Amino acid sequence: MLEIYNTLTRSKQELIPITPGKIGIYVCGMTVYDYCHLGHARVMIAFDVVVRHLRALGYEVTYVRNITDVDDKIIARAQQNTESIDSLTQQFIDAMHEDERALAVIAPDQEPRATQSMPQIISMIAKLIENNSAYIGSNGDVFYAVNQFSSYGKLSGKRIEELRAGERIDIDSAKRDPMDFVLWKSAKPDEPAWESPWGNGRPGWHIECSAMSTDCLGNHFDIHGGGMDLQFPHHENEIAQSEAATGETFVNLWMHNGFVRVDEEKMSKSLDNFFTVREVIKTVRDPEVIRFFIISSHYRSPLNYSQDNLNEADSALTRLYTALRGYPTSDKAPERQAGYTNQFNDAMNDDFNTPSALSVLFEVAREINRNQSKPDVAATLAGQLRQLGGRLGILQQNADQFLKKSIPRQTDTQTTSNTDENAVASSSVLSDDEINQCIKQRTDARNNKNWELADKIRDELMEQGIILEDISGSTTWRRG
RNA sequence: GGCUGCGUGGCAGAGGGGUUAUGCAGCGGCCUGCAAAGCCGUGGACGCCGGUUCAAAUCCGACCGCAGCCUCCA
Repeated sequence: MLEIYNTLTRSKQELIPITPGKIGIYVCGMTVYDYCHLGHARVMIAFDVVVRHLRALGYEVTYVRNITDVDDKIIARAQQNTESIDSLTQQFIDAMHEDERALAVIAPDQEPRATQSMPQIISMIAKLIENNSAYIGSNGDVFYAVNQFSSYGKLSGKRIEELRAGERIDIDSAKRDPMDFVLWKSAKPDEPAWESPWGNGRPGWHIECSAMSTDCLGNHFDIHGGGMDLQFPHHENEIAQSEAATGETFVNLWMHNGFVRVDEEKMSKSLDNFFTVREVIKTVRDPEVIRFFIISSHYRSPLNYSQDNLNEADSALTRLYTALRGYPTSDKAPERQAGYTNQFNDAMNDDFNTPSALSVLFEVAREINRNQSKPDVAATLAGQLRQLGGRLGILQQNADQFLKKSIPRQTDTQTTSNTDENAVASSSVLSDDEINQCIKQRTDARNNKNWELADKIRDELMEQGIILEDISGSTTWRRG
């Protein structure tokens, strides 16, 4: 039985599909005016893990993740770059897809874009105006009337009066109530605009998600997710809009992932403490290290980004790949040890407890290592380890190739924003051929019991980050 | 100020009323020419103060500390 923490009820609850056997899930995706940072990577990976597990349980999943491709920041950035909005957003959509592939994130089934969803958005706004949930303000913008929605605040635990009392809310005279939020913004000169019954303009941020999610998944669907910071006001407003427009319950389960932090602070654009996926990829031997790092903590916990923690992830992954080394990559071995799979499932069924699931992988790895003398048993276990790893999107590479990949020279990404020169400077690396030459010389020396020379060669390789291992009569190497 | 959530061993990170998390690092041993890898064994923990209980790191309350939201943000 799969239990998921529901922000709406602040408790774990069983997932009961609206349509038996099927799950519709919508995740708030990126606003594409810049490269994805680690926080975005966390959303992508967290929900990738969710979808993988739902599918492993046999659900037919429809996974929708939107792209916000028009908003104030996009417009500002395009003007600043003197390029069109389309070329700006296309560039960063492509970059996002690259990052996604690098992190082994399976693409969503649908990726609706705001600019391509105008009819749905306009029709939802029209419905809201029709039933008095929205009105046209004195400046021509269309606003949602929060006081018309009695359960406003049910997701975030906020009450309207308290919010009104807050000092931080700007008084916008066009609104009837400071809490009201914009559904349709009239276009200023030089701004992109779409025709609507309320004049040329563009949608507010919240309405696009209501329109796209219900368009793709129906008025009432199973799971809606996103980062914690979207809880209020974004998701609260989505509920208000959607339920007022359709008269139906919007979403059964709300999932929110925790932040990536830097020095115990939220990673964010405004604090300028963010690291892009592509720059962090340059600091690790393989992007899989980043993926492992992200799933090594629970999706709702804070995750502190540092090079040390990334290195730890590398060590842990190295242990798993070391256990897999020498066993075939594609192994459809039968699962002899149902116990491990059960443990793994139990962990994942408990609100996607990936750290606990990973601990099962380490148990399997130990069992493989224990059974080195029984190749059949070990190979079967290796197949199982690969299979379970696959359910988390890890351990699908050739183990030996992974272990031979070079680890970039450690740079302090905490204080210096990594430029290309910094990160790539590592690589005066020896070629495989050169390494094998050295190993051959060392083997000769060892055969002559010339330990001094043999150790000298090994030490020199070590200085280059090459670690030798003498395993059952032959010598292999890896980078560490 | 209001509302969330969190404080676990040297570090990372699960768990969660009585019984080993796991990984890295440490210590002892086995293996090895010596190493590395691996295996076996091992030390070390639940912010503080009260309460409930036969029993609390785990439940309840106060306190302290941290993060987040209340403004665009994954």
